[in-house]
Amino acid sequence: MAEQPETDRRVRKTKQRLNEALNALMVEKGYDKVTVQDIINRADVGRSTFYAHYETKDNLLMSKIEHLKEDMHLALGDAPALTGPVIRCLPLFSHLSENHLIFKSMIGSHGIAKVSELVHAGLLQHVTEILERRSVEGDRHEVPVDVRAGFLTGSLLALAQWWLDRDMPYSPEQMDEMFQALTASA
Amino acid sequence: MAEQPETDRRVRKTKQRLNEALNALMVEKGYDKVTVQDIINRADVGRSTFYAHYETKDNLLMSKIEHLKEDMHLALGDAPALTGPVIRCLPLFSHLSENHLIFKSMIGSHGIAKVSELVHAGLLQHVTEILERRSVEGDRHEVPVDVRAGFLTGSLLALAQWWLDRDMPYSPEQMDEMFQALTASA
DNA sequence: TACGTTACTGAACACTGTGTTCTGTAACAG
DNA sequence: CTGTTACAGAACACAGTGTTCAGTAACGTA
Repeated sequence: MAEQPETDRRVRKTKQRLNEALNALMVEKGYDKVTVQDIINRADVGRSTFYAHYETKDNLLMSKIEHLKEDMHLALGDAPALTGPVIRCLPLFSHLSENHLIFKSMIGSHGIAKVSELVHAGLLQHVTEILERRSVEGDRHEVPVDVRAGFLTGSLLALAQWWLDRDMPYSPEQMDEMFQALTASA
Repeated sequence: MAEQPETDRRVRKTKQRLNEALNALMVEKGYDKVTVQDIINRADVGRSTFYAHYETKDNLLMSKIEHLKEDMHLALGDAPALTGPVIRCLPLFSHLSENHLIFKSMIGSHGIAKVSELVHAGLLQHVTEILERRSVEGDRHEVPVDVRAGFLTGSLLALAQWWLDRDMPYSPEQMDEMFQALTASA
């Protein structure tokens, strides 16, 4: 949201146009099939201008979703809960629902690999923290913390993708409830 | 395993060399970074010869793992069990362990997308069958079958990838046990 | 408003990789 | 032995990437 001032108006305009162009093209034909040429045509921006701002197409995508991690931290809450569900995933499902066109355009693409790595890593760290804290508080479990963390993180994201692939046949609230029920023994 | 006769000896040799070359290159530099040029150089095969047999690089990969689904069905057992664990995942973890070099070379690549779609779809169908059969047999569960199937399939594959990414820190037997424990409420 | 600075355009260029086509040659099955 | 088929190798058109550079326009500041 809050970009740095970016003194020059021209720079702001150019970056905005490139972002909007990528956005539209992603939804139209999927991230993978969008070329740099497409982007600069759509944005009506010179080739050299693109490369003056971004090294690659992936780079542009990254800058677009840079603040995703911050959003996520805010959504998950910075103070890991000691009781109740390990992950409050309602915010995740809601966010996916709101931006589902963009996220669907990344599915199966090379781009999502980087994005979901980012999300995955952040989520994994969060879950691990909670589980470790609970573990020292006396919460015994037959399965080691690292496996549980990997499992919870992975299955949440897998379920999220399942949900998106099928065009969200349940509400975010339902998905949240069901995820909690399914992972009750984890 | 059992290819069709393939009358001409030259054809067999060429295909075999291409397969071996892809195999070696995948392990060396990862599927994504392997080019058709690399493959034909390594295989010492003419460019036109490659395209006489395969349309693309992905095509060659697909033909290589065509029999994966059959293997999987055999491993999972054709008769879905009515009691006990929904998925016997020991065969999966064992198979991954045996071929981990190949599988690791596909991680994060575009190639794996197709491969894991294949595996995912097959596994999902298998799990759905079992759950549906158990459901009519009176096995009540608060979460709908489609969500449970998506969850189980997705989390198994997610856990498998977690395990491969970390160079298999537990034995296949341990992974199997832990997966059963974690999904006890699903 | 005038100034020096900075960003943008547009075209040219080298480069990598893909996929096709063709001719002559060698290996093949029967 | 003979007709058929696969192969090598080179040439080609094509698409996309990323760089460079000279000329031009917009910018922030004083």
